[in-house]
Amino acid sequence: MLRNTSWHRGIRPNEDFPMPAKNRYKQAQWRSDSGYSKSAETRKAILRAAIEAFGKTGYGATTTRQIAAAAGVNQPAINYYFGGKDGLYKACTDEILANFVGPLAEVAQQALAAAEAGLDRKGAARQLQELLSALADVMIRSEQVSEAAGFVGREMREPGLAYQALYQNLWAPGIELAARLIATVKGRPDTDAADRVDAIMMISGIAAFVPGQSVSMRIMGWQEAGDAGKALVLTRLSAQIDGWMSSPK
Amino acid sequence: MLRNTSWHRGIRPNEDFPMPAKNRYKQAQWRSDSGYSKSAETRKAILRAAIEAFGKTGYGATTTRQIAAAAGVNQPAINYYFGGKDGLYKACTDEILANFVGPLAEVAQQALAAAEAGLDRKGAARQLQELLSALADVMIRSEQVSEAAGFVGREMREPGLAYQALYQNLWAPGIELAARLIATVKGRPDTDAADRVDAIMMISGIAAFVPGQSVSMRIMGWQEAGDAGKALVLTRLSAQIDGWMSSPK
DNA sequence: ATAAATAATTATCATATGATATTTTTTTAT
DNA sequence: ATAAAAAAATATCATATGATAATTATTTAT
Repeated sequence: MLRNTSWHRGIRPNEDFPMPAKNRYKQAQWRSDSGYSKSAETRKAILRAAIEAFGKTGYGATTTRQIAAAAGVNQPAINYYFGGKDGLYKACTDEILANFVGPLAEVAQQALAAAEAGLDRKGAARQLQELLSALADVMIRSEQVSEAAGFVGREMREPGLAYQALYQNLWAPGIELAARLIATVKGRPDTDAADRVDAIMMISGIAAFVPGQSVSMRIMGWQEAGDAGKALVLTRLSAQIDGWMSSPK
Repeated sequence: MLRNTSWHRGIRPNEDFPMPAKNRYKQAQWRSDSGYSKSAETRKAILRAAIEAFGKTGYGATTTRQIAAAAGVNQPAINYYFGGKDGLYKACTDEILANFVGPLAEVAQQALAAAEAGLDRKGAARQLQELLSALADVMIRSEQVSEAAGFVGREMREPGLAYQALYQNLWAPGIELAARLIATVKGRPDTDAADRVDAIMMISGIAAFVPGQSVSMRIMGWQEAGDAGKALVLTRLSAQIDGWMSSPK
């Protein structure tokens, strides 16, 4: 399918700035109170709506009309801003990597640096708890990011257009780091299969409590995960870490 | 939308009997070597293909044509046998409840009976390991059932037509039973929120290793979960159980 | 203030999808 | 062997979907 590239002009307005909510995601029409050119807001509104929708129902079952309606724009806007459904999905990936990795990168870097400098078991346990806490914070508490977590989790379960990028930049490094810390906590120099299984199970365990996962909420009798949920989940993980600490090996 | 109910005639041929594979799911055309009337085989073939497809891509993103092709039948066969896409989805639920609950029901009943008869901590630990082992067996090892696990997991994450039935008959009782055993292992008479969180995390942990979840396979460097994978996952869970045993409380 | 550029909207298209009607083939009953 | 019933296949329909073209509104630059 050939394309006259000319209409691709509007594809990348400038990004990154606050975006108040209105039509769920978009302000009233043609009002740019903020002084910014309108397009950037619209772009963000579409992105947020898309991340939520794709995360909930997946690429195939989500229609561009649904996203447009949720974002408060018309359906062709998606083509105008992102070149199509595919382009929008990839743009969601970039957005998530920017906003998701951000809060985690700091603590991950710190843990990694500490690990390379040589950690004792106790120190590794503390770093691991830091990491899991940051993860739970981002996945369970922050509403906006927990929607992103839904997107990421889905893509990891059923690989699609975003799989490669998310796996390489988020999932694999995250598991690797956790596994490495776990190995150190257990008193071994480098990671084995058991550590990786532990890492996967811990992170999957947190993922089971992102607010979108309504089953867990229902089982627990919670309306939303919130602080209490996060604390409880982390306590369980801490207990597991303590268990590794106390065993000799 | 009105329906002339007459064409519903063929909706429920007799069920339950072995089904050899061919066109992935269906035998060569018009051959009923087995002596059974052909329709039951076709029905099963469609069901198996549907469970796999729905489990992988979900209700909305799975087309009846895809299912028909995988089953080796033509597209209208789905309407003929199940009255439509909805009916097929519900039929998948019934099929799963029959074939999934089956292998688990026995060990679950046993655990439940033991729990009510009064278990000591050690006994509860053994029962819990039994239960988790059976679960891992069914979810990780058995190919056919692990496809069903994909279906169930998806439905729990994004409730649809099958949610109610699967939640009530599978998920909730499973978590409740596990939580109860966990409480006993910890030395308490009845379950609290922490036990339920532990139960959810354990079962989610197993679910992370069903063969469909290719990320985990990739991280572990496995081609398929198989026996080794199941054993490793169970070892990790056992370690956790041992941790609870050794703590006083 | 006006023209050019950008953003948003409406109208429409080709294709895919679930469903249905119709026809053909196979099986079963007599 | 033949007729009736059941199963399978083909053809087709109405609707939904992603995409595009054409039009209108708004903003920006002069």
